[in-house]
Amino acid sequence: MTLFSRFSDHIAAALDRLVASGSLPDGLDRRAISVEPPRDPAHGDVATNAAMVLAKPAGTNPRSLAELLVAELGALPEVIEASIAGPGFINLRVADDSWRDELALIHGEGGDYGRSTMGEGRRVNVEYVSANPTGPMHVGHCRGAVVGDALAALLEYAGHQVIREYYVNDAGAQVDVLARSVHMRYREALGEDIGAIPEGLYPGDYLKPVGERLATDHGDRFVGASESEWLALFRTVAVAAMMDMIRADLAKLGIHHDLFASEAELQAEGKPAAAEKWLREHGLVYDGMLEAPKGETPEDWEPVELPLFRSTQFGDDQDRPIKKSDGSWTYFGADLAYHFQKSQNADELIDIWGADHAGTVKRIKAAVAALTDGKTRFDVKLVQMVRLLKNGEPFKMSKRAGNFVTLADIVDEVGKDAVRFTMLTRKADAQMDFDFAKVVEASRDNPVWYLQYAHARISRLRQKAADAGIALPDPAPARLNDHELGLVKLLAQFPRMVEAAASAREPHRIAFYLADVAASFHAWYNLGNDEPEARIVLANDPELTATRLYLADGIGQVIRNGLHLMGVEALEEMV
RNA sequence: GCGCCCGUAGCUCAGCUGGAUAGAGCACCCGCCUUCUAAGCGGGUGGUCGCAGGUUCGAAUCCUGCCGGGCGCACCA
Repeated sequence: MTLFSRFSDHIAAALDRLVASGSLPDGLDRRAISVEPPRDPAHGDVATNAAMVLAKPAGTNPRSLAELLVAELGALPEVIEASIAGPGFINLRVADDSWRDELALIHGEGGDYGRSTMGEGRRVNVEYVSANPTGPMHVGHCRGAVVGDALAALLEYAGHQVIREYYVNDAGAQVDVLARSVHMRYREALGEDIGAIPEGLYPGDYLKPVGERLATDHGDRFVGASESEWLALFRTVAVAAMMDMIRADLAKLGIHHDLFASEAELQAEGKPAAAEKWLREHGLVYDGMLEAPKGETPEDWEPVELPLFRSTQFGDDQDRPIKKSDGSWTYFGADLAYHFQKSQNADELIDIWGADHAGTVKRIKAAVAALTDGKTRFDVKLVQMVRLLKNGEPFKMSKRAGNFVTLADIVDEVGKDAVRFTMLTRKADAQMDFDFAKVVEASRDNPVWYLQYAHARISRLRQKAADAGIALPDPAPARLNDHELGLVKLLAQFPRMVEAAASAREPHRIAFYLADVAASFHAWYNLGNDEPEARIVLANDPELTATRLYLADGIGQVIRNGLHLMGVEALEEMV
C-alpha cells in the first residue's frame, strides 16, 4: 500500500475512533477530505483538511476537531509531528523510514507502482477518433486520438475496465460521395482520361489503389452501369480500404481500438427505429415543426415537420430531428441509438470530440440521459484545435488540391513519442501550438526530450558503475540524505497523480508531473558537477553508490510507468 | 441574437474538482561551466489570477453581470 493511501486509512481510522468515543457523530460524509502534501514542505509531509470539512456538519469548530485528530494521528508510530495550522489544517511530519519504505515499494511493485483500484472494475467505454472513413487521418484527428488513447490507458491503470471504441460513419451521404470518387478512379484505372476530379468529390490520390483493385476484380462491367448497380459495392470496398488506411495511421501512433462500430450495421439492425419507438412510447419523440436556425435565418429556409426528440426537456436549446424529410436517419438519430447501444455494455461513457462539435453536446447528453434514465455517467471531452508551426512561424501546407498535413506526415516527421507527449502537454480544452522544430529539439525547453534524457541518464549510471568495476552491495537506504528523501517524496505522489488525473479525466496531468520529476532528477544529478562527493556513482563508496542507484532506479521506474500511460517509450540511451 | 470553451508573470502554460505566502519553462538580469560522455548548471527580478459584485472559516477555482478572444448555431457530419 502506498504511503498516501495508508494515511487516508490512518485518518479514516482516527475518525472512526472519535465516532466510537462519542466525540464525533456517525455517518458524516467524508468524501471531501483531502490527503495531500502541503504546498510548502516546511509545513510537513502530509496535510489534511478533515477538521475543516467535518467541523460544520459535526456541529463543532475546526480547531477543536483538529485537536482531537492531532491527538489520534500524533500517536501513530510513523508520525513524528502532528500540528494544527491556519484555519484548521492538520500537518503531519512522516518518519524518514516511511519514505524509505515507499522507495522499496516502488521497486517491489515495479510497473504496477501507481496502479489503482479506484475504478472498482467499472466498465468505461471511451469512444475516440471516429474520423469519417473518407480519407487518411489528418492533423485535426491527431490530438483527439492521443488524448482518447491516453485517457483509456489511464482509466485502465486506475482500475476501470475500458473499451476503446471507434464509431465508423459509413452510412451517410459522405460515403456515397466516397464511392462516386472511387468510381472515377476505377474508370481511370481502366484507361479512361477522367481529367480533374469534379468539385464535391474526394480528389486525393489515395483513392487510386482502390479504383485499381476494383478494376482488377470486376473489369469494366461498372463503367457505363447506372449508379444503383455499383454504389453499394463501391461504398463497401472503399470504406473497408479507408478503414485499413486509418487503422494503419493509428498504428503509427500506437493506437489500437477494441471495437469498430458501424453506423450502417447499426441501422441495418434497426437500432435507431427501436430507439425511436421507445422514445415515442415515453413521449420523448413527437412529430413537430422544426424551428428555424438561430441567428440569421437562411434564405431557403422552409418549415418542415419531422420526428423531433424532446432534448429541450434535458436542457438543450431546441428539439432535434432524428429523421430527415426523405425518411433517412439524421446523424443525431443514428448517434442516439449508437449511444444507447454503448450504454448497454458499459457503466460509463466518454466521447472525445473535436471542439467544432461543441454545439451538439447538449443534444447527445440529453439523449443519453433520456435513454438510460440518467443512470449512465456520460462525459464529452472536447479537444481544441492544434495550430501547426515551424520555428514559431505558421506551418504552410501544400497548396496542391487534396493534399493536407496527414497524421502519418507528422509522425514520420517527428516520431510517435514527440507527437504523443506534446499532444498531452496541454489541457484538452485549451488550444495548442505544435511546433515541428521545438518538439524534437534537444534542450531543456523540450519536455519530451528532457524526460527521455533523464531516463537515459539513469540507465547510463548503472552502466557506468558496471564499467568502473564497482561491486554493488545491497543499498543502504538509511544513507539517503534529505535532498534525496525529497525526491522520494516527489515519487510518492505518482499514485495520487494517477488517481487525480483519472477521476478528472485529464491525462495531461501525468505529463506535467513527469516533467517535474525529470527536472528534479536532473538537478540532483547536476549537484555532482560542483561537488564530486555528490555524484551518484562513487568509486570509493560502493555502498553509497548502490544506495543512490537504488533511488535513481526508483525515479526511472516512475518515469517509465508514467510514460507508459502516455504511450511514450522510455529510452535507454539518446540517439 | 443564443449556446459552449477560454482569459493566471513580457511570452507559452500549470495550478491536484474550494485550502495555507499563486507555480514552471522561455525571455531578461547576476554568477558558474571543457561535464558522472552529452546537447549546459545555480540564483534573481517579475502577478490587482480580465473587471465588478455574491456565496463562506477560506475563491484563480463555485454563482451572477459586464469586457475581451475562440468555436458553434439546418434535415451537414
